[in-house]
Amino acid sequence: MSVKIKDLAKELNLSVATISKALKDSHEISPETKQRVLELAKKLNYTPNPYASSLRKRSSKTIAVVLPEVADSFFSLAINGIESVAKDKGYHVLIYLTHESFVREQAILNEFKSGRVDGILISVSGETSQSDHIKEVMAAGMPVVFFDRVCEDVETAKIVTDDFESSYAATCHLLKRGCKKVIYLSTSSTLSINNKRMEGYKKALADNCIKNTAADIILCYSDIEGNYKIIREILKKKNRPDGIIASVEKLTTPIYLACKDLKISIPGTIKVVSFTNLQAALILSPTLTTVTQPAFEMGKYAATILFKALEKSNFNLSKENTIIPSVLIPRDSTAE
Amino acid sequence: MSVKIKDLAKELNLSVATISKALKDSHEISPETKQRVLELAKKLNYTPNPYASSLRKRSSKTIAVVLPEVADSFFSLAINGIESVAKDKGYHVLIYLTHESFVREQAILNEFKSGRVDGILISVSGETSQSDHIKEVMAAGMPVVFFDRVCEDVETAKIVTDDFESSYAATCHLLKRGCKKVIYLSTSSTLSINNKRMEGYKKALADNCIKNTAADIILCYSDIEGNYKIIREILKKKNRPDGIIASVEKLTTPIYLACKDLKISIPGTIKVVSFTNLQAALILSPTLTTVTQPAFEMGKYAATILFKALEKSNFNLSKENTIIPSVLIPRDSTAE
DNA sequence: TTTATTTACGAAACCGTTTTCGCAATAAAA
DNA sequence: TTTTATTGCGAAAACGGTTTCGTAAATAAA
Repeated sequence: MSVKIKDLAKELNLSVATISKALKDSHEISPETKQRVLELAKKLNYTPNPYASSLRKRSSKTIAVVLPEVADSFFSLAINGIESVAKDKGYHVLIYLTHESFVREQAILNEFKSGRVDGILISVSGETSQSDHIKEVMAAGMPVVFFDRVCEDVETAKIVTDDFESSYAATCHLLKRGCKKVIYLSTSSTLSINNKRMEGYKKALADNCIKNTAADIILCYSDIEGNYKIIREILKKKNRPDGIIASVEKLTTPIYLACKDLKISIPGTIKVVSFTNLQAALILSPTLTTVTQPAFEMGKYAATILFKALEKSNFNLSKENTIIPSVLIPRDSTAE
Repeated sequence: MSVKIKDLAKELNLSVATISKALKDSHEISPETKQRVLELAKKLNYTPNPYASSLRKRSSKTIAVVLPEVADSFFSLAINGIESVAKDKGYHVLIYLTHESFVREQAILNEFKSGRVDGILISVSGETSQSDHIKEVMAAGMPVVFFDRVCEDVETAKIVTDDFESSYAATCHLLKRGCKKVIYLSTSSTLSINNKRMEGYKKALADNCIKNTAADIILCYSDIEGNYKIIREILKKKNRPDGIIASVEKLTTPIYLACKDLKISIPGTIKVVSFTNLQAALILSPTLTTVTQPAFEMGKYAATILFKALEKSNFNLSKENTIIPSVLIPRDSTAE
C-alpha cells in the first residue's frame, strides 16, 4: 500500500540498490541521481519500512525504558529527560512498567534478547533482589544502563543520586532542628537505593550520638490506605516520634493526613522531610521540606550514556558510575 | 548470535517451515513434533526476531501513544491505563511527547505511515488547530483513537470526559457557595477540551444570571513563574475575583502561592476549584476542591477500543464516542 | 482392490531494506 | 597508446521469520 523503494526504482528507471544508496547519501551515487531520488521520495512521501531495515541492519533505533511505575513525579520527569535525548538521536522509546513485580521484570527483560531494542534503561522493581535476568541480556550483547534504582552486582553504567548523603543530610537537618526521635519510613527492604538511604539515616543518628533502635525503621506498603493506618498507629503512641523521614514520595500524603486527623502539629510536634519531586511541596501547609532528586537530569544523563554505548561499541559502560546530587530544600515542615 | 528457527530446524532435522508452524501451534503439525520443538525452543531460550515477523506479517504488535507531556498526573495515570491493557494483549507501547508543539506532532505522525505501529492513541498538542496530519495517517489505514484532547473534525473514536458538564458543575458550585465574580484560567485557546470547559463556565454564569465579561477568562502560559505573575496581578486589583476555576492542573500551585503571598484567604476571600488528579489535593491547606478526571479509565478504555479495531478490521471506530464523567469533589477550598 | 481424503511435512517465495560484489564507462597515469 | 583508477550503477544475496503450495505416506471410502 505505501510507497516502497521498488516503486521509486521503477519510476526512475534505476535499481533498488541505487535508490537505497541515494537515500543515504552514499558517495557511490552521482549528485544528479541523488537529487532525482530525493525529489521523487519527497513527492511520493516515501517513508522507509523500519522493520525491513531493522531486520537487515540488526539494529532497531529504539530503546526500552523499564520502570516500576509512572504515577510518581520522579519517573514522569525521568521519562521527559530520556525522551528529550532519544528524540535528538532519532531513536524511539518503548515503555514497560513492572508494577514493582520481579516476575514481570524478568518476563520483560527476557523479551529483549530478541533484538527488539538496541539498549535498555532500567530502574528495577522493589522486589528485585537478584539480577540474573539482567546479566543474561547483557551477556547477549545488549547495553544496559541503570538509573536511580540499580543492581549493585551488575557491572554496567549506573546513574544514581547521592542517596546516602542526602538521607544523612536530611536526618542531620531534623536533629539540628531539635528532633530527639526520628523515624524512617520506607516501602522496600531489598532496594539498594533504600538501603543507602537507611544507612545514611543510621549514620547520622550514630554521628549525633543517638542510639538507633530497630523500631525506628518502619516498612510501609504501596497502598495509601494501609500506610495511613500504619502511620496513624505510630503517631498515636505516647512515645511517638518528633521527626519523620519519608523515603518515598507516596508516603507524604498519609503522613500529612494522619497528622491532621490526630491534630498533631507540623512542625510544632513533629517535623517532616520527604523524598519527592512534587511541585505541590511549595503549597502544602506547612510547606514541605524535601529532598529533591534530579529526576530529569538523571533520565537525560542515563540516556546520554546509553547512546554513547550505542554509537561506539567499544564503549566501556562499567566505568560509568555517575552520582547526581539531590538537594535538601528546607521549608516550614522542619522549622523550629 | 541469538538462536534462530534455522538452528532449531537443524538440531531436530526438520524444516524451518515446520518449526515455525509448530511454534504457533498449527494443526498441520503432529503433537509429538510440536512437543519436541517446544522443548528445544525452551531449552535454547529461543526468542523470535520481532522485526522479521513484523516485516512478513505487516503488523508490529506495537502501538504508539502520543502525548503533549508526561509531567502531569493526568497523563501519568493515563499511561498506566494504556499499559495495563497493552500488556494483556501482548502489545508493546512506544511513547512520543509533543511538548505541546504542533510541528513536532506532525513529524511524529508522519513517521507512522511507515508501519512502525499498528495503531495510535493520541492526545493532541495545545497548538493543534488543524488535523490534516492525523487524517493522512488514517487514510493510510492506520486506526487512531483520541483521548482527552481530541480533534473534533476527525471521524474516529474519541474517549473524553464531560468537560462541559464538569466545568458547568464546578462553576455552579462556586456560585452556590456565594461567589459573585468567578474567573476562568486556561492555558490554550485552541484545544476543544478547553473550549468546552469554557463554554460550561459561561453557560453556568448565564444560567445564574451573571453577565459574563470577556475579562473573566484569562489565558495563562506554560511556565510557573509567568503564571504566578499573572495571577498575582489579578489578585492585587481591587475588583478582584472571589472565585477561580483552574482548568489545568499546573495552575494550582501559582494560585495557592499568590494567595499565600498576598495573604488572601482561601476560601474566605476567594474560593478555588481545580481540574487535577493530584493526590496532594487532600493535604493542601485548605484541601482543594477538584474536578477529578478518570485518567486511568480513559487511558484504559481508549486502549481497549483501539485493540478492538486492531482485532477486527471492519470495526467502525467513528461510532465510538465515549464520555467518561469527571467527578467534582468539594473540599475546603470552596467551603462557605 | 482402487480411489479419495487426510495427515504431516518440506521447498520456496515473500516481506522491504541493506550491502557486497561485479562490471561497464570514463578519467587519470604510464 | 596502453594500463590503472575511479565513478556510477545493478544483480543478487542476505536479514529471519511466515505462508502458500506441493507431495508422499497413511487412512478412509468406494
